[in-house]
Amino acid sequence: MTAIALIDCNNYYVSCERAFDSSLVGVPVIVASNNDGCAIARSQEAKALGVKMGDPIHLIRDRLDKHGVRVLSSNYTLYGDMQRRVVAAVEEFASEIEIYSIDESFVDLTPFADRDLVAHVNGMRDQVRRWTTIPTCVGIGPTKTLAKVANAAAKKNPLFDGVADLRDAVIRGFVLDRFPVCDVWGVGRATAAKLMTLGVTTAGQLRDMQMKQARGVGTVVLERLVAELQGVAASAVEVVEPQRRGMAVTRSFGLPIRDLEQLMGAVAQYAMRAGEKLRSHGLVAGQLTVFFHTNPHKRDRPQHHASRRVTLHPMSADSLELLAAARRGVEAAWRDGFAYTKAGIMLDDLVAVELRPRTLFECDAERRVRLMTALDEVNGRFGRFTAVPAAQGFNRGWQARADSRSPAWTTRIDEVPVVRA
DNA sequence: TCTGGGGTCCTAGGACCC
DNA sequence: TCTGGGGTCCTAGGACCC
Repeated sequence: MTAIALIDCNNYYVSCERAFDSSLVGVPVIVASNNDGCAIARSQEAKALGVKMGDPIHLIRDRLDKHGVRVLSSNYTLYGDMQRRVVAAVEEFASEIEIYSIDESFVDLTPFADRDLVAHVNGMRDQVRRWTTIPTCVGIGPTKTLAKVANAAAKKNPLFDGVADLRDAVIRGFVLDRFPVCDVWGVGRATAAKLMTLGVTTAGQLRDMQMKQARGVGTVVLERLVAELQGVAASAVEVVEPQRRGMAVTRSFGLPIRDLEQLMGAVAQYAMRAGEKLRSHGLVAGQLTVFFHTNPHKRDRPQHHASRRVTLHPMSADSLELLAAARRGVEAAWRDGFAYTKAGIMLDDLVAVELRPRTLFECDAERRVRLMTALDEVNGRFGRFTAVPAAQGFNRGWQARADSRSPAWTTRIDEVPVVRA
């Protein structure tokens, strides 16, 4: 019988922060999104205080202060490096791993299905704990969707003690009948509302829906989901990472921008970062979209959403070419008199650099590749933004805020924690 | 009054995920 | 004053073809 496990780190970003700062243990902690805008990770204590995922921090400031909630800026360098360590620990217990997100992996345990799987995954959880200090929960089921349900049950219901195994049909039925349909993986707001009008409120009811009806309510996506809830796999554990389709670098500004040159500065920085990201994946892009817009939350203020798409030919991963394309887009779309709060670069039509179509006019290409390599080496060694184009400007008031970011504990030699005897 | 029957490709937008 | 960033997949509809 197929056995798929989903291992998920508890309160992941907070757990990463706690690994290096014991003063965060046992107190309410939240990690803020970029620009210190929203709460995107909460400790159990913070959840108990009613802090919701995505709550704007400035709207709950009073409550945070009253209860002494620690608010940290996000530190993705740390979370990314910790993920690598978590995956390494999991790998000792299974070869087939699909890294689903920064804090979740699917693991195919079918080859071990004759063993006591609960004991097996508890060994895995212990290993992750020992190597990283991070607590996890595991759900086991015959399909990925059921493993997801199992994982949520393991987290919510203390009865499971961190591991829920839904391979047994009776236990599975018991859990599904009590599981809100809106919490099922793949059921969002819109679908949940439609299901509600049909009287479908639990995962058990969704499982029992007619396929035809499921397709009508949703699309093939919902149809597959029903099959998965019935125990029929519609999606396999994907060990190899699929070819990326798009890539983006977008940021909200620390302060609104009203001036074209300032916007160019921000866009220049994002274009440079986008190029770096492309090269690190060995890709080139065929399309670049640049956008910028005003604050959509302030409906009483004048709004402007601007976006321009530029074709890149030849296809490119050259930051300076991306920058030039982005500048053209911004110039074409710029309108005076607005307070812009966010901008971004999106890249599409991605192709591995060795598979890109050649053109007749690449005489300079070798030198440009060497220039980009040198740029990446300098910025890799001496820190991001060591070498930047003048277009990024010197007055960068728009740079996002991050008032309380933890050190790069594990990735910068001058920031590793020091233990004193 | 009558006005074919297929295809393909592309894009925009919706819905969803963490 | 202060509201994240980065992805995927699917469908409908238009443009175009024979």
